Amino acid sequence: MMVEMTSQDAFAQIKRGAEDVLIESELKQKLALGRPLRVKAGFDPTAPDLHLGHTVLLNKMRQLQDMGHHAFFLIGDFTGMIGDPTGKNATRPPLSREQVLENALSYREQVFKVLDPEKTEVVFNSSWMDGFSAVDLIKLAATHTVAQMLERDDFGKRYRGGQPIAIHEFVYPLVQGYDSVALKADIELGGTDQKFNLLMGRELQRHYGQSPQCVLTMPLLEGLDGVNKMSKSLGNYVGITDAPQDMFGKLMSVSDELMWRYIELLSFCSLAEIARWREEVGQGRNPRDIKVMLAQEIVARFHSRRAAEEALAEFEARFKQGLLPEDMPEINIGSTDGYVAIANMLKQAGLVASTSEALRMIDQGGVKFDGAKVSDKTMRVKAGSVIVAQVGKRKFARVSVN
RNA sequence: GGAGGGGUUCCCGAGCGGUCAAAGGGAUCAGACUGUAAAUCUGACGGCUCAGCCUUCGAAGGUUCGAAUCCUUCCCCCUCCA
Repeated sequence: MMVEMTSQDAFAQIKRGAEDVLIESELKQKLALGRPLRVKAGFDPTAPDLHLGHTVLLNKMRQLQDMGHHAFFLIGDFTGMIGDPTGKNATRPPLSREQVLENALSYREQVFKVLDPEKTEVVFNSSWMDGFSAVDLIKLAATHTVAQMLERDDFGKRYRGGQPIAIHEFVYPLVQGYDSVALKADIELGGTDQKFNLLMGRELQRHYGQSPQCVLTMPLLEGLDGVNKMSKSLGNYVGITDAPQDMFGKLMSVSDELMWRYIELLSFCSLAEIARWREEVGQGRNPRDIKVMLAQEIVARFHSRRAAEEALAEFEARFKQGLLPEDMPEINIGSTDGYVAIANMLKQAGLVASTSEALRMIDQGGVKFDGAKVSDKTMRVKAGSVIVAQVGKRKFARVSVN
């Protein structure tokens, strides 16, 4: 009875935030086995700079580890050389061996901020795929038909749209699926966009006489804009190596609405707690307070408790009380005939992108010297002065004119 | 191989030969307000030695007093047919 209760519990926790759990009944059975399950998640070795979006999946993995399960952090170095076409409407140039290995290294450095190293096995699929013979590959390929491949949304679209699909692209899902066979995976985690590939693992395991893995898909986290998925190229991300201040600030800039989504997918607090907060906010509690908690939790996770407190203190000082930041860049700039024009100084100090922008900022009342607003665009700064220059609320520099 | 439609400032997207540094939206930034770098409102949004000047509208030429708008060649995308 006791065992039954805990595995029920475990199931509810596992389901949290997940988009899909396939197949629920099988997962329950696996959980009831009472042994550590083999949890697999594959990572494409192209993007070594992890952001919070990636951690949604890692969090789930960590959760499973905390329940006593064993994680396989699979770096798809072999598949990386194929180039996963998922989500792309074109073939992708394959990575070189060197690039793949280099990226894999930086992965290792980052993921253990979330994962438990004791219960994580980092594996490379080249370690079994390199030994695959042509015959093996043909046998693998023979397990599926072209029609089955075309079921995958992006393949289907490209096929119907007359876009080329290279033969080797069909190999990608097959190999990814075979990885599950090689690892004897019980559960595989992936983004929603990976569903087809994850299900392929089930098919192949069955084909190779194993009990098929369960599939857990996690949603793609929206970026700071709340619209697009979080991605580095869109610049709407919070990197896990971001400085505490930035991390905190970025999280505070999330809209009150999006905040709940972040809490669900990024915070480790309990579902009951979240429900209580929602209620409190509904009754008039300032959502800011909740957001602060989230921001602190995240900063503490990737830096330290202390860093989180400092980030909060600094944030409040800066934005609530309008104080100057603790430390700011020190910049030395040169002058001509003993003076620098103000716009030029701001540009050289890196506070604005161009002198035109500097003049605009002055027009708009966004420039302060030592805390006092500057409105004279023709102002010149004498050599030898040291000024704390501020543009907007977030850009500061201590500028010395030589 | 044939027919047609395009390439405009970060993105999308308008743009009568002059009044276009180029509508509108998005993103971004600033200001106000606030509960925060939320929301909302206002404004800015090529560069510079900044009331003036310089460089932009796929590339290079040409016509014109004057071109993002017309002509020529080239490069690149897309759609339909074979």
